[in-house]
Amino acid sequence: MKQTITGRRDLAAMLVPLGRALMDAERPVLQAHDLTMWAYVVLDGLHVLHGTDEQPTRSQAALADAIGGDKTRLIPVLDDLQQRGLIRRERDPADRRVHLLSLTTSGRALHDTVQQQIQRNEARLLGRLPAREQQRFLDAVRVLADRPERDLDTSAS
Amino acid sequence: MKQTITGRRDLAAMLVPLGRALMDAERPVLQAHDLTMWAYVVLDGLHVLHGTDEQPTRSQAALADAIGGDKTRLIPVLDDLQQRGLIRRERDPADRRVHLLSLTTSGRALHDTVQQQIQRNEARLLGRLPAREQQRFLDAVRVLADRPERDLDTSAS
DNA sequence: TATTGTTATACTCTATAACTATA
DNA sequence: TATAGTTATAGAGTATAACAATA
Repeated sequence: MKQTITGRRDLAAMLVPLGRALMDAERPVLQAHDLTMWAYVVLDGLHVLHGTDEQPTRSQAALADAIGGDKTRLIPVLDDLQQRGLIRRERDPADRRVHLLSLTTSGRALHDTVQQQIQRNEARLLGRLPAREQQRFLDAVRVLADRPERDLDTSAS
Repeated sequence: MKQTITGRRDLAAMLVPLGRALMDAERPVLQAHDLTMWAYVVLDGLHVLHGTDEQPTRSQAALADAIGGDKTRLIPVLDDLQQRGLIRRERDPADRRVHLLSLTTSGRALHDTVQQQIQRNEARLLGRLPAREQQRFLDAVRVLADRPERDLDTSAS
């Protein structure tokens, strides 16, 4: 008798390749605007962090942590973005060790343009789901993607 | 006036870190069974490919393609798994160039054990969603993860 | 001549450690 | 002494190219 797959597939085994495909789809879009993946992640990170309030992001380390990157890897990225006038990076007068980071007007504009194209591609993929399922799916992803380590940490089990 | 986030976040920006967190959660489980990530991906790949029929997988290249890996990177992994008696790797009599791959009994047993632990962790994360949303979410992921390139390919847009 | 599997090599990305300047 | 930022170095992971065996 042939064996049937009884259980579900691993969530990781489905999500990781899906994420990789999404990144592959982003690459040509970013390249068209001379942005590396990390450069866009920085722009988007600042966009998200600025979305709720107007205060600049305190410290590069905080940004690195927020976007899941490494503070040392970030530096050449920030150098490039600053030189191109896409971000502001100025010393905090209150603590001259830290750099305050924020998007410039053109930085925000570039981000929005790129994001529109990216999300247009993503929308095509999401089109596989019935319209009302799409929003439900996005909501679920938002819930699961919010600090997943909190529920995945195995050190306590 | 404060700016509010109008649109949604990028799907990639949520799924990629989520996938990374899922992999991080797998690592200690795999390590406890002396498996690398790619070793488990191979075991799982063979499990999935064997799930529907009993025929061994034809060629390592086909497996590499199925699991999204590189055929050259796979070889030391297959060497190890074969040496530990977890997979069978025999030349096809019909075409002595290709290797037929299949799980041994102990290979399948190890896979199932590891997968149970992995999915138990994943279930804890999925527990954030109401019970009936969980299945819906998994169904959506399955739909989206199936050859996503088909809808994400930007070369035609 | 083309294809499978293999090996060797080069490259990219990532992580670690050491240094400076401010506190 | 501790922290933010920076730089340099080492390591892991990945991709590319060349080779032997078989078709």
